[in-house]
Parts: sequence; C-alpha cells; structure tokens
Amino acid sequence: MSLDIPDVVIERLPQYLRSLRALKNRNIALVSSADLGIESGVTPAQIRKDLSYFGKFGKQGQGYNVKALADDLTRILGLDQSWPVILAGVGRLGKAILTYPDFTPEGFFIVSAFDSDPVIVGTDVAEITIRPVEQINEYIKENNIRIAILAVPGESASDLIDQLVQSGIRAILNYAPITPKVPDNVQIQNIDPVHSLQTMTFHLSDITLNTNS
Amino acid sequence: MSLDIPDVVIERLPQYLRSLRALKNRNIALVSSADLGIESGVTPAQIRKDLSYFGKFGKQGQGYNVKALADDLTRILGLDQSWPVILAGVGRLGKAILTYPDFTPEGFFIVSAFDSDPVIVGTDVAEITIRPVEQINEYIKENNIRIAILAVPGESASDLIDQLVQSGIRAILNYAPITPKVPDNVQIQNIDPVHSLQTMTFHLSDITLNTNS
DNA sequence: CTGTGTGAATTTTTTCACAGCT
DNA sequence: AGCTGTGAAAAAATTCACACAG
Repeated sequence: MSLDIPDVVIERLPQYLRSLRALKNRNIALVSSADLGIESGVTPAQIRKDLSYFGKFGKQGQGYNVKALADDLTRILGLDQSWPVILAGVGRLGKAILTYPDFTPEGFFIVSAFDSDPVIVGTDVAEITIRPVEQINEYIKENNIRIAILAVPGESASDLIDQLVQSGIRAILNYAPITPKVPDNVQIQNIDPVHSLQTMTFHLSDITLNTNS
Repeated sequence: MSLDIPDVVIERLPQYLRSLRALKNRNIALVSSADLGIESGVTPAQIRKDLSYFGKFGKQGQGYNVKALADDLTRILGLDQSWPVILAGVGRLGKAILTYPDFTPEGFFIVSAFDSDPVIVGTDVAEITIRPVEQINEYIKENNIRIAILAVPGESASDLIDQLVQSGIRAILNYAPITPKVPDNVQIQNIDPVHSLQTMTFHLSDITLNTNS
C-alpha cells in the first residue's frame, strides 16, 4: 500500500515525465539521475528519493531506461487513461480554456461546459454546446465525471464548488481568485496569475524597509 | 535587514491580503489571527509566525487592525506602486492575457506586447500595438521594465528568457509548459494547467498498484 | 568503476505553549 | 480575560554518504 506519499513528491512527477519525454525525443535511451536532474532542475538525490516511493526503476551503474520510466510515471500518475472534464463558466476566460489546445494531447478532454447566463447557454464554443448550470450536478452524476475546471467569478465559486463536490467531483482546477476549502478527499489546484505576480513583486521592491521596532 | 525570509512565507502574504480586503468589505475593523485563519485557510500560529518576520502588527487581547495590516502587507509586497509589465507572445493565449481585466486593478498594467509573427505585428489588441519581438530587449532597457509575462510556445521560451534576463527583467510569469532555469536574482512563477491536472489525477486513480518488486 | 537505493544527518517549515501586553 | 509574539519542540522535506548491484 502507499498513500503516505508527500504531496511535494507527487507534484514533481509530471515534471520528470516531461523531461523524460524531451530526452526520448532526442533519442536518449538511458539517463542517470544526475542528467535527469539537469534536464528537470531537480537534484539527483531528490529524484532518486522521489522515485523510491514507488519502486525501483533504475539499474546501478547505468541509470534509468527513459521510455520505461516515462511509461511507469504515466501509469503512476493515472495518465494512461483519458479523463473527461467539465468546465463551469464560459465567460471570457472559460472560452479561452475551451479553445485551449493543450489539454487533449495530455489525456484531458472537455466533454461539456456550463454557464448561468441565458445568452450564452445554447450557443456553441469549440463544438461544445453550452448547457445551463442548473444541469451540472445531474450531468456529473450521470456521466461519472471526476474533474472540473472552474472559470466563474470569485463570488459564485465557493457555492458552486460545494455543489460539484456533492455531485461527485474529486478534482478541481480553479481559476477563480479565491482559495476555497474542500474536503480532504477532493483535490484542488488554483491557477492565480495575480497571486503569482504579487509574490514576485516582494523581491523586486526589496529596499526592504525592515528592522523591527 | 531581512531577506532570509522563507519563500513559503512570502507566498502566503497575498492570500492574507486578499482575506483582509474581504473582511474590510464586510466592515470588520479588527480581526484575530484565529478569524483571519478561518478566512484564509491558514492556521493562526502560522499567520502570527509569518507576520513576525516583518514586524509587530497586532495588539494583544484584540488582534489586528484590518485596514492597517492590509496597508502594511500592500507595502511589504511592493503593491503600493503600479508595475509596468510586458507581454511576449500574442497568440491565442497571449491575446486572452491582454484582454484579461484583473491585472490592472491589482497594480499591474501591460505596457507593450511583442510577437515574432509578422502577421500579428502591427495589429492592435486591447489598445496595444504589437511590436516585433526583435525590439523587446531595447524596450525593456529604455523603459526599465522589470516584469514580463511569457506566452510563447515551449520551444522558443528558454532562449527568450535568457534574453529578457540579459535586458534586465527580474520577474517572469511563465505560461510556457517548461520549467526554465533562471539566475538566483530573477523570480519566476509558472502557470501550467496541464501540470496541475496531472498532479491531481494521481489521487484519482489510486488503486495504487504499488508494493515494490 | 558507475550510479542506484536508502538509512541517517541536516535543514526547513510548522506547530506548540506560554510569558506578557492591553 | 483575550490574543499577540516568539522561543522551543515537533514534523516534514531535503541532502548526504555509502553499501552494493551491474
């Protein structure tokens, strides 16, 4: 059994996977943790420790088989299957997400989109007909959807999240500028460019007028 | 002096700021670390410890003055000034970013945008005329720009980042699906929805076929 | 030799718990 | 009495360093 694997470890796995794919594209068949470290920007010890949570993938004296490790990570991350995803909120941002081409090749496909605006409901975006948000819970249950992308305004986000979770959503990619509380068995990842920018300005303005009273 | 303030601490500050603003909107003038904890989803001890890196902001027995603390955090984060930002890459994603309305009220304004495609160069998006990417270094230097948003394809990203850094960029909001290496004095934050989704699927598919060989 | 896998050591981050101010 | 600010303790994450497999 597992599942006392630290979240920090899991968050690095997609990065390793990406690096391995890049190496494979360069026709590199074998890679050491040192070289994978250079490629992914992680220390070799860290990589070895991270992988050790899941098994033994390397050969002493040689390193890791690039393709085999990529396949293993793909399986570990659950990316050997294709995940249906729903989108809530088809405003400016939601439309951009619907037409964003990068999800599909990675195994995520948006199967339906919902909005509360009657003007938007019924229209088509990227070959998907927008449904009224009132139908979202029913849709989730009937189609066994586990992943939702949230692109609604901050005010409506919390309530909607509660509903989604009720209906069976287990993973939320949240674009609303809030940090919602969700139950332990629900995953949430926030995409928040303003927050990211605000983190960086601290370092830019460090005249750092500190020295406490 | 300061600047041995952990990054984890700095990353929580914008969250506190947001919570304080929400409290202020509800006309709450005074808040305890316990209540701010509920609002922001951080433990009270963590909040107090975090703030202690920057000074003493509370009153024993009472808590924190909401407005005063919000103002202090705004200053600490360098958000009491307005930051000019440039955008590199005006494709599908870049256009969405240009028309994204949330940066401006938070003190970030996009002053110019650049692209390599001659078809795009010269056109106007959101009242900004797209310039050729060849002029980006000159523009950064002449206008003393410190922050760049990167929305170019993965392949072009690394090289461009090196150029930006050379020209004086100190903070990069990166939408390209790579994890670039930058010098220590340069901040980078990655916005990577696919990575975020891939992190979550691990938890969804935990049949967790582990138990090592 | 080379480079993995891993306990042990170190460092970082979080939480505890309480003295002291209001 | 209530709640901050903070050293000290605990927990978590990273790095070290080396036995051992190929």
